[in-house]
Amino acid sequence: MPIVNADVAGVFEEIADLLEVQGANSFRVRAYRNAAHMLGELGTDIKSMIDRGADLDALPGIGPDLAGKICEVVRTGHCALLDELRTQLPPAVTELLKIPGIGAKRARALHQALGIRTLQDLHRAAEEGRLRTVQGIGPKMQQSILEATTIRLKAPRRYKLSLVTQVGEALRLELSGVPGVLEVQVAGSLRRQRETVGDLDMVAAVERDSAVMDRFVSAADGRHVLIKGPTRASIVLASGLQVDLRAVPRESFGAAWLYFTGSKAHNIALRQRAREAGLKLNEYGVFRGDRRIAGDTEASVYHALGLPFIEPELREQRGEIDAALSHSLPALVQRRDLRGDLHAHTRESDGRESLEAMAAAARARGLEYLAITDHSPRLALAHGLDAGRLAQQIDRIDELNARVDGIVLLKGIEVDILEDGRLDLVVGAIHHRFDLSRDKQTDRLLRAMDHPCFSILAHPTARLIDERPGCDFDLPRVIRKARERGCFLELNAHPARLDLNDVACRMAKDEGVLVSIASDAHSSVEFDNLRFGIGQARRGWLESSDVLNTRRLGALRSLLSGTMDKPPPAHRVGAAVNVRKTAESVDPGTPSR
DNA sequence: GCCGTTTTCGGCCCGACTGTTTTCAGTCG
Repeated sequence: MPIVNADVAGVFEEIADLLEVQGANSFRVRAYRNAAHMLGELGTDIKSMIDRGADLDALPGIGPDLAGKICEVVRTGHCALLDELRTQLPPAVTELLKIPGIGAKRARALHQALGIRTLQDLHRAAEEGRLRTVQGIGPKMQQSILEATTIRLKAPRRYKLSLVTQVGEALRLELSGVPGVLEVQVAGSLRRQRETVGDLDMVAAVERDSAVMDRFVSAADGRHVLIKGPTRASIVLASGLQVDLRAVPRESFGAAWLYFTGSKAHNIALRQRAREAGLKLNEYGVFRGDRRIAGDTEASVYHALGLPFIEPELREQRGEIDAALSHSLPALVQRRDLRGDLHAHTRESDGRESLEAMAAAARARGLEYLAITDHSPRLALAHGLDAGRLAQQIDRIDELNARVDGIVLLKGIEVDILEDGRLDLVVGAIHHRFDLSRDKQTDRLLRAMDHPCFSILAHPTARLIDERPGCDFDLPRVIRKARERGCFLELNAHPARLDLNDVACRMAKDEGVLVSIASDAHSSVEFDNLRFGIGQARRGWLESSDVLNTRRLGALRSLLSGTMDKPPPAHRVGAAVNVRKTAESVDPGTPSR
């Protein structure tokens, strides 16, 4: 397996954890964490940078030492420092750091005093009451560790955006009604629309003596209240999701909302900027000396720092502050920019509703067009359509288009990209053999995109968040291929997929490849998932003009037909006779005449 | 370990809460 950026980042994270437990210089630890974060965000493959002799020192936070370690990991798959650290401490102690209340010092104390090496060791020691023998751990701490390890050993560590969105909206509504509460908002990674959320952060603007904290902890059913003070509380819901609430005075709300939205890296950069200007930024405002000069709104904070407002999805320290300074921030795509959806299913394959119901639901959500893309026969599981059934569906779509106003249905199909690159037409997707080697997977996709009918690569990596890793392929090559062929990439808006992810979206944008934000709806309510696709697209800096389905129908048709004009390479013609027959019976470029 | 209109050393974001101390360390965000 070739080493990818995330592998090197993982090595650096583990080094940081182990160094921290050892009690190393905290700024040295931070250097490794910063480097890991930078690698995770980097849109360029680090191995290819090394291969072409690029200067790694030029990367932010990378000096001679870390540049050397990156090369070492990429070349050998190992890092001598990490190997050394692992002999000094059991590697699993890094797991202990994920338990609330346990940081580096306690992890070290637990290891030294009780020989605790793993989460299971910790859980057992807590059950047996042995933790209290460790200096600095009393009965409460022991109990909270017992509860945390119990949850940790069975509950998922991160939650899908859809679940946390629902919880956040419900709590927001609940707390907004409490007397003395002026405003409640969600913050943290949910607001930044990260694809998964570890815990839910909320911020409230309150008058003095508001009962907001009491109402908030009551949401935990009295079971798991981690902390509760006048301005801050943390609870654990039945789902295991931790929710943190901070309450601040009205005049500090913007600064607090900004602060608890993060990301941490963005906050640090803002604080550094404040310091350079002789100011101080904290969650209560921007201060010159003791005088507050901003903080009631987020915009006021940015303004005081000489910056325009930066959208939450951009706050990842991926160049947004430089872009703000040069007035080149993207005008991010919004849900209302979407005019249509280019990937949806009906009862004909594995969807749950009729053509009519899906059309009506799409129209009710303000969409002007909807591509019906049921599965092709290869996906027997999904009762895929053969040529005959597809022809019947096309007739029904024509009939419906003639009869119904307010929405136009486009005729498509979601075809399987076979292992050797054959496909039918329009929306191509991988549904099997996720485990091919990087070279074979890349070749498979490139050949599929050579097919004259190919329009959109659906859920490109085929990942399922927390369930199945994405296919390994050379994404930059696939994106360049899409540009050459005039094809498009999908950002599948299903919260379990969000595929392409944010970094990949930005790569597509940089290469000038349009992205289709599609619901992949299998029932009418799933059109509402488009919001999560929008969130991910905004994290990827996409503007309306970067998105395929913000186009009016006429413009969309020209773009789609553009994929049909290019002659396929000779070796692909006649690849599969049955497939070509299907292709002739559907015209994706002029779907409804 | 990185970085530099304070440039090769001395900084590196800052405040709240808890548990366990008996005045504060550790952790967290």
